[in-house]
Amino acid sequence: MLVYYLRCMARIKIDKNSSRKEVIVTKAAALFREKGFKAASMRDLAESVGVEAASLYNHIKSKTELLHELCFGVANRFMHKMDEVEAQKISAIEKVETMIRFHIDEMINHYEEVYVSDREWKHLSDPYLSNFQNQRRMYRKRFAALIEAGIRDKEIKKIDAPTAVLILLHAIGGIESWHRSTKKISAEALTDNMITILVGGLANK
Amino acid sequence: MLVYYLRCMARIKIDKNSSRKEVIVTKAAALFREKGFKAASMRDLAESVGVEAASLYNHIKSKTELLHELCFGVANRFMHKMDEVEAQKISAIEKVETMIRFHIDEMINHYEEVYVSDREWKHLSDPYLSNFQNQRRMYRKRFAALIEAGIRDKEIKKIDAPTAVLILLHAIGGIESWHRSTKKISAEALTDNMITILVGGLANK
DNA sequence: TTTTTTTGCTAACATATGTTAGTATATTAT
DNA sequence: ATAATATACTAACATATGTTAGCAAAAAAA
Repeated sequence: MLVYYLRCMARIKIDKNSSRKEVIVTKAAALFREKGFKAASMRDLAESVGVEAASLYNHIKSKTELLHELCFGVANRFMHKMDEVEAQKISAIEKVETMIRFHIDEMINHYEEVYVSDREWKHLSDPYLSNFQNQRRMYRKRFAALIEAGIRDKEIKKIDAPTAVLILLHAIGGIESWHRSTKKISAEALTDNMITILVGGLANK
Repeated sequence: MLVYYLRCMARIKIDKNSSRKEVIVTKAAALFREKGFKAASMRDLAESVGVEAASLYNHIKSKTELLHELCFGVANRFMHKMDEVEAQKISAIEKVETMIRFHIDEMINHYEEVYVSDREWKHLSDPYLSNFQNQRRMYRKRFAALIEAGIRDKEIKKIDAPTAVLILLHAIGGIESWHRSTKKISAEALTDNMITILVGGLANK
């Protein structure tokens, strides 16, 4: 039997365990990271997925929905880790270090999503926007509480905890550049360096 | 004499020492910071300036030119400070601390411009884009050299200098949130806290 | 095979946006 | 006062963009 394929439709390739929607969300993360949410067009995204722009709407509701998925996916992971760490029976400074390591790990292994969630959440629209901002505020409060506990226990220097949280979170967000760097040190070396610098600065001598 | 103003044209208000173009650039900084370069429209900017969109083009060449002005204005200030500090006869760690203090000061007093230069430079177009990226790379190299000198002199812990630079710069960039915070600590307290955390973590004991 | 569902395509719409042309009105210089 | 310059306005254009409608084709279910 001889079959001539005169024309053939593109198709979003999927492997088991990931729906077509998930493929789109992942590609969107990379694109939003590269160009920014506003500058990345649905036509760009479609090209990166290998399909026409209109076809995307068989799988997603809107461009903004993509941002929702990314932002809240990341936010939830951090929230759950915080739940877990708070419940652990370890010292305050160990909790802080655990969270820092988690942040670094997330930044290394889920770089695009974390980066987008961090820098592009502004473009969410209400009620998602307020929701996200609240979650973010909550998270920082809980992180600051860990540090304050450490200060009470004299494991951590007497510093302004909210300021420390900002420094920590943004310092880690900076791995962005490491990720694109050509002669990059290993992930372990990077993590150790960061812990040395950040916790070394926090620890009381 | 009785004068009826049936209609009157808006006019960009200027005070001595600042041209109309400078007023526009300043307003653009605030707007780009708030909404991002791509999301901020020329009509938004016009409204914020108090004039119609087309009128802006009597003073500026294009939207991108506004970004040029902001990005290179900031970049030049940092470069000049680096020149100055490198030439000073003080210890390496003192140079690092001086630069950190300068960064914090810039972030506090020229918040909008610095923030925009930091986050929106992606939207520059060549040849400005490459130019800016080169300047940025250069700056980081010089900053890392300060830290490496400190390591050689045993004033600073043995850490990966480029990583340390990333951490420092991004940690300071995080004051963004402090700036919008309601119950903010004073600028001096903030600076001291940051130095304590950052340099305390760098200093060898 | 036949039917149903999923997925993709083309075409188009509505809107937003950067920018220019041409003109009117202030301001400054003569 | 008159001329010249600077500045603003209205109108419009060209393009980019998110999204929908309607139909074709592929895959899955019957």
